[in-house]
Amino acid sequence: MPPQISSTQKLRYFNQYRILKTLYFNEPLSRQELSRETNLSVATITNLITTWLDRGVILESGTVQSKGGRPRVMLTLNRAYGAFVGIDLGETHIRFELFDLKMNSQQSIMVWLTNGDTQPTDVVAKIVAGYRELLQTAVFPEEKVIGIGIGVPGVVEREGGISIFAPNWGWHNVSLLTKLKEAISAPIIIDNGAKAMGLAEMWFGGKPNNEHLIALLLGTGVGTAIISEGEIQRGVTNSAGEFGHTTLDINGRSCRCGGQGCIETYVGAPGIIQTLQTINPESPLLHGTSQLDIIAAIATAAEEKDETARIVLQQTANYLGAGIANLINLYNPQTIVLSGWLGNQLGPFFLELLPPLIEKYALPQPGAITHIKVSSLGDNSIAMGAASLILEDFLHGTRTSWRLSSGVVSLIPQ
Amino acid sequence: MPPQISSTQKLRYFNQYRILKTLYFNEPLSRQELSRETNLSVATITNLITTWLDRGVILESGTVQSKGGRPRVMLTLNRAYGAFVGIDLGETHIRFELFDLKMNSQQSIMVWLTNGDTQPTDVVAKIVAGYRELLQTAVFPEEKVIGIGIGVPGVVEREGGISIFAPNWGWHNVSLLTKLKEAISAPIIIDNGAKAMGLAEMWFGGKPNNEHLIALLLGTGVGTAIISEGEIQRGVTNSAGEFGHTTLDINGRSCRCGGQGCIETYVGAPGIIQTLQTINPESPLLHGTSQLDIIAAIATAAEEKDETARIVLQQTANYLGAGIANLINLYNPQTIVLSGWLGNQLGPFFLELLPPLIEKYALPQPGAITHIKVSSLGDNSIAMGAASLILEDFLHGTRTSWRLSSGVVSLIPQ
DNA sequence: CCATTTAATTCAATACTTAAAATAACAGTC
DNA sequence: GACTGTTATTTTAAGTATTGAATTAAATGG
Repeated sequence: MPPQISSTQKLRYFNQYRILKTLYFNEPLSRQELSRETNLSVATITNLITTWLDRGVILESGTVQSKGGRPRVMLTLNRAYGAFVGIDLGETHIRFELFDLKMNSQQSIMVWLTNGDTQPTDVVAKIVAGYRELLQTAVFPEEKVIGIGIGVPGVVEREGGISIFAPNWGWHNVSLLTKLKEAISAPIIIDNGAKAMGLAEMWFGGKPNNEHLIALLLGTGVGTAIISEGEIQRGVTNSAGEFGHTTLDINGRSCRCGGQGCIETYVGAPGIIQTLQTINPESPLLHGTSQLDIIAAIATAAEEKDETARIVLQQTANYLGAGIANLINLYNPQTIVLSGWLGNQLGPFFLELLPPLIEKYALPQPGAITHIKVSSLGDNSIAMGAASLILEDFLHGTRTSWRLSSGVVSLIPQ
Repeated sequence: MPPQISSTQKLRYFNQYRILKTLYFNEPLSRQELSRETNLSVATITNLITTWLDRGVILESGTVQSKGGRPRVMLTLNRAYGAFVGIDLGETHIRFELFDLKMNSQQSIMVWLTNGDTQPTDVVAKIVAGYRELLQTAVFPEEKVIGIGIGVPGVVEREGGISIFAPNWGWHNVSLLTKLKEAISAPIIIDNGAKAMGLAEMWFGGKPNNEHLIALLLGTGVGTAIISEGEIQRGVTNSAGEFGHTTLDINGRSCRCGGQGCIETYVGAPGIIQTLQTINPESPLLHGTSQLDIIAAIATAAEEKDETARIVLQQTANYLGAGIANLINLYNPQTIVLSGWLGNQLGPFFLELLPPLIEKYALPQPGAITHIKVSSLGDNSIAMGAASLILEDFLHGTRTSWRLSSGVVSLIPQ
């Protein structure tokens, strides 16, 4: 008789993954504790985890002392079972990161992109080469790579052709996934970098499973991940969350997206620099050659109570505060995380300046409960997020996720 | 042996309700068709629907002619099985509506509130009296009322005390539900009126199960329901979706919420009237005594190509367009519905003016796919939405929904 | 060593879905 | 009007799930 593919089987499958996910974020747990957490009977736990034990995904890691009675056997994840690769594809760099099963970084490589080598073929070649190099020095052999997640600075669409608009590159309808699959056999998931980072923030950014979270990726642009009830908000065509291009001042600065007064034009690095120029065109803070230099100079000056820097930050915080208040009013989140190279540097100053602004612009009730903080994940948060795209599938048993069958990449301003 | 309450039972329960919901939105269907829609076997369909047939929730409504072969028996909902009551509690009126199982209005009552009788006790008394009156004239006896949904102009919180801020009333920490339960035995669900209306728009506003939808309730304030993947977005404390108080012009008009340049100050009725006053303080359009009069006058004048009215609408549409663009960029929805007394009147004009503004302010890709329309549900959309809160529980088998155990009402500006 | 206690496994009972077989209900044809 | 072909529905039996209860395992403490 042919095997029955039915819903009671799906129930078992689903319960197996529920156990895995519970253990992942709460290990170590005994069978009894797992039973309590999942509301499944101990008998079922024993039954279902044999799969994971047999495959070596989880381990029995010793017993715990008891005062009378058989000691509990603690179950933990086998962090050596497999690895996740996270790739942060930025406009100026590619960062490769290899993580163990518990998302501890094992190996890291940074590659810089120059203006000359940003054709799709070049980038694909660099990704493949970087991936190979990453594995060469790593403790994990390639067959242990569960999957590769790639975070890109744009919108990844489910189906075909997309118009592209990137500051530096000029890609059009490029299916990164197809090209990469020719060279790499491991499963690949491509998604927006900010969305990926949001996953990392939810799972590894502090209190785990913070299910109403908004992560802001502040840099040249303003990327955003909005997580509601534990799910990244994608909308109909996976382009939801473009907070950077929401209008804050309808009569304000014009934006590269065609709109006016987008939050990006005030809070993105070029916007902040423009604010500085308006306040004092002669400011020595402007001497730096790159955005990074100038922002760093502002941060240093602010540390030393420089008046100009203070005003710049105050004015920027005003826009950021109003923008965050909009998010609070719309999403009523638990937590808002500031991240990205700019967010990491200026975040501490913003945290001081924001409270009165939130109080002014946000409604009292949701405003009072929202907690704003700076990311604790550091510079590899996007790579970790990209790897988390794979982890997500790994913990849900959804290798058939639509993102796997997609891979057409579009870069729009962010 | 005591009955086992386990997950395979839940599976059956869940499948029963999945069948019910599928039938609700796709009736009439035969058992075979239901099998195809739900991916359950025909045997299971036969098995599971006996519950609904026995209880009289669904009916076998005759066979369909076949060309050779046993004819299909079509299954339909028994619209006389029970009734839903929807109550639209506004600041100036209470609207009671009795619906059959398929949400066809059977009976309707309108009660006006004067300034003198807006104490909690008064309002509760009016609700109870109105409910009784509604039933007296109705074809459904009270025991057939499945539940009562109430839409209120504010935030309904899960737990206790809430500060209140209402233009007309001055309630504080009023548990409407507790008071109503003393007089009414049917289950009651209370929620924000705009959120409730969003449910009605999703299910009855056109293409059924439009799962990425935003409904704007335009009136004195701007209420909003945001539906993503078929679920109303609530956030952590059920206050998500306060679009009316998001900033559009950070240097703009000050708002009763304490913010500046909230979209409500331009698109709400008082905001539009203010715009008219700014353009022409002497305008005869301002002669009306109430908001409703003036807005109606603007609509009539615009119909007759009046220049002042045209400018007012153009300026208002500019703010509305930027606001809607923000929603598009953030939520990437399929559909945006304009509703509410003001939305119904001025909506047709906005529809003409909006496209170029969306193109200007929204990102191209999500902007192009979003469909904007005026509600087709008319004046009882909030009452229908309130009733839909009960329908939601009815179709999901979730009588234990948190909203049932709640009922503390807070009125914040909207 | 034994009583006690707690953890984990085994077992038997119960429940659910479903493929296949049986039955039902038609249209059309000889 | 019986028979055939066809499609719909129900019945049956098989396969698989979860779980309470019973059993076994592994400790502590006197």
